[in-house]
Amino acid sequence: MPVETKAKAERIHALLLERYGQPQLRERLDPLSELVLTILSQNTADRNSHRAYEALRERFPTWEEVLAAPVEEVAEAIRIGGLAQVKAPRIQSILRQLAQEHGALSLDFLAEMSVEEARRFLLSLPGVGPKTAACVLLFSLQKPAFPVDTHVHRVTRRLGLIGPKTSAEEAHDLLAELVPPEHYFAFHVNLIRHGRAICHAAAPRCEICPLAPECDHLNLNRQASS
DNA sequence: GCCCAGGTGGGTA
DNA sequence: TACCCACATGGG
Repeated sequence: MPVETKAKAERIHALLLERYGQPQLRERLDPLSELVLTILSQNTADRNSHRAYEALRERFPTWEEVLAAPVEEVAEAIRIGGLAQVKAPRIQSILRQLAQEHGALSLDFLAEMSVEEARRFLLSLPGVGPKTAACVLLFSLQKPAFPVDTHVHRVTRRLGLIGPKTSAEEAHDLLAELVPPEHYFAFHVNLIRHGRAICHAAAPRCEICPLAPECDHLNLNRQASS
């Protein structure tokens, strides 16, 4: 990764902090809860994924109950989040695998693993791809992983931090190299904020994009103050 | 009614 | 490997 790209990433990170501030850490979930919440958030608006998660926990207060329930009932509980026929069996498969292979409905053992080992394990679970694995690693286990959702992917492409043809999957490792791990959380959250607020999908291009300096919202091209 | 929110996995060339 | 598509719902 070129040094100048790293410098640019740090500069964008600082500008995002100026504009959006330091994001607050929400209440940390245990890794299994974080995993289920993240699965429910796949291809789903935040509001509906949280509603689905709350509905699931209310109807089945323990993971044992989720596992024991007929899959149709689990799907019904999370229906509001959409894609319930896909997500319900995946969630139950994960719980079944944990029960059979680890003897407990918990992912707490991931805390003892290296980030690479934990990531590999998460990716082996049905319905868990690079984004979902990275969310569990970063938000719950506080391990260095950089989740790339559709906003992060779009904004970092428009900013030129990754190539125009770089896939979201590839972007996970590339972006993780660009900023130090202690900045992952704030950089990730602020890129999403920016993606929603300004550099949204409907916009033909990002309004802060340095490729469009005539509408440079973050003043990315201004002289460095130092 | 239409568009937007928004990842994973399976199939095909 | 690289693409294409199914999967479903809610809000503006």
